[in-house]
Amino acid sequence: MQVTGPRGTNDILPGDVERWHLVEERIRSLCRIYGYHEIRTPIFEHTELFVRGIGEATDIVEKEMYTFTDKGDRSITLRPEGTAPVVRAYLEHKLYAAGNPTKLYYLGPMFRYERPQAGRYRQFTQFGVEVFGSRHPAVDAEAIALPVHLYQALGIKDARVQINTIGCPECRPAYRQLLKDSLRDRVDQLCPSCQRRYERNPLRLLDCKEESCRRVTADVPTIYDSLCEECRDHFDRLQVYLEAAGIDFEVNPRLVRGFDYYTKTVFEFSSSSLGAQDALGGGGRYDGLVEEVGGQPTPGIGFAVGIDRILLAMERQGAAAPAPDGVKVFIASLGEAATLAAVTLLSQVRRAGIPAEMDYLGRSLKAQLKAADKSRARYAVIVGDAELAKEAAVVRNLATGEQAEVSLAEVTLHLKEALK
RNA sequence: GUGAGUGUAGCUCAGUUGGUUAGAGCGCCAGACUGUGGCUCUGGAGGCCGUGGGUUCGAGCCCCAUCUCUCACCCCA
Repeated sequence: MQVTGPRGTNDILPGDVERWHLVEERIRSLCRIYGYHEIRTPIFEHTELFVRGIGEATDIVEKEMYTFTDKGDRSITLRPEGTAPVVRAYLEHKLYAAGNPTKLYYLGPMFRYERPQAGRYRQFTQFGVEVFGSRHPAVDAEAIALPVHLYQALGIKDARVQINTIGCPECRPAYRQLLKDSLRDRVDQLCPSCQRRYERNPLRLLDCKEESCRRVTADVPTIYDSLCEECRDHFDRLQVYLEAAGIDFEVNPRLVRGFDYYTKTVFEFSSSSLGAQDALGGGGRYDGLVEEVGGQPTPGIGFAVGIDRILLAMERQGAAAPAPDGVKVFIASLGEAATLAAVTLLSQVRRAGIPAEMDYLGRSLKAQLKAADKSRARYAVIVGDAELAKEAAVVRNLATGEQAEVSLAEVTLHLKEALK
């Protein structure tokens, strides 16, 4: 059998790639507006980075990483997310030396070994930002506003914004205990995975989608009464700032995210047009991560959005695909002498900055014009023996059918004028 | 990793209760004045019917396995 691409990967073909360009351009433009600088980190890292950064007990580290041993006997992992590598680079290159806050963004492929389904692939593309060095809640508001702005700019109308706080090492342990205590005599009513969560990560019980679990946990206390003063204040101010920035949001006390490194603010963006995997993006604050990866204690916050899912949401909401770039001029020639002249003309026209094409298949004039039409060229330049004898070429307007004879020396200038 | 569905020309799909050389539309190529496109007409190329086994006189149709894709679970972007 023919070799196919590995499972869960996609080829982005001409005709689709224009959508990607559109999204990428919007992203870069917004990052400029919001004052973020791009950082490009390697696609693979030492496995240890992710184990320490994301957390040993997370699904990603436990079962979703593309990990292999290289020829130097190092354990290497294809990056499953962007935050840990950016933190690593931030420390390695001492970017903090330039002064706080440091605002970075990245855009590129991530890898997770999962069963593919709608909007979920083994290689997928994320855009994310990270801000280091500020614990101010206005930064949290910015990290929520930027993706919202992006969705709006791309015409995704149903992007939903949910926020929550999961406290900090000061106050979270007490809440964890409170949560466990309140469920102690009902553990057996939870689904099997929630029974595991009860021991390992009780906060995750809150966002289980099982109807039965939802019922069991319906009357459980929220974290809000357990927050320390700092976390309480942070969350309150975040909401004030979001309102000030004109961002619509919902507070969801059950929103908990999958990475161990989050503290205080967590948030998620979703779209109902996506299907079961409805997350467009998400993020949160990670005030302990930098230290975990080996740096000085440094607050941080960031988000990641899935480009594949943005594209999916755009398509499902009927966004038109941008037209592929076409050529402007097609040069048709008949015979070897004319082909020689065509090569010269083509070179001149292109150097004048006009996208141009010629026939490389030795086709009949008729077929060449047909090809010109298909390439959506606006003008055809026709060179044959008759024209050559007069040192000229026929320039034909393909929309109107009008054509004129122009001397070879003036074809480029003529086209430049005509295309204005 | 678990479950369900799916797989016939480049694309979208037909293919009757298993029966001879597997079809259509679109696309592609060519011709309809041996130098003029878009429309129309005519013709042509292009499928070991996902792959490997099996049942049968005979399999695109039935059975098994395997892979792909799709959808869902888990989890997430």
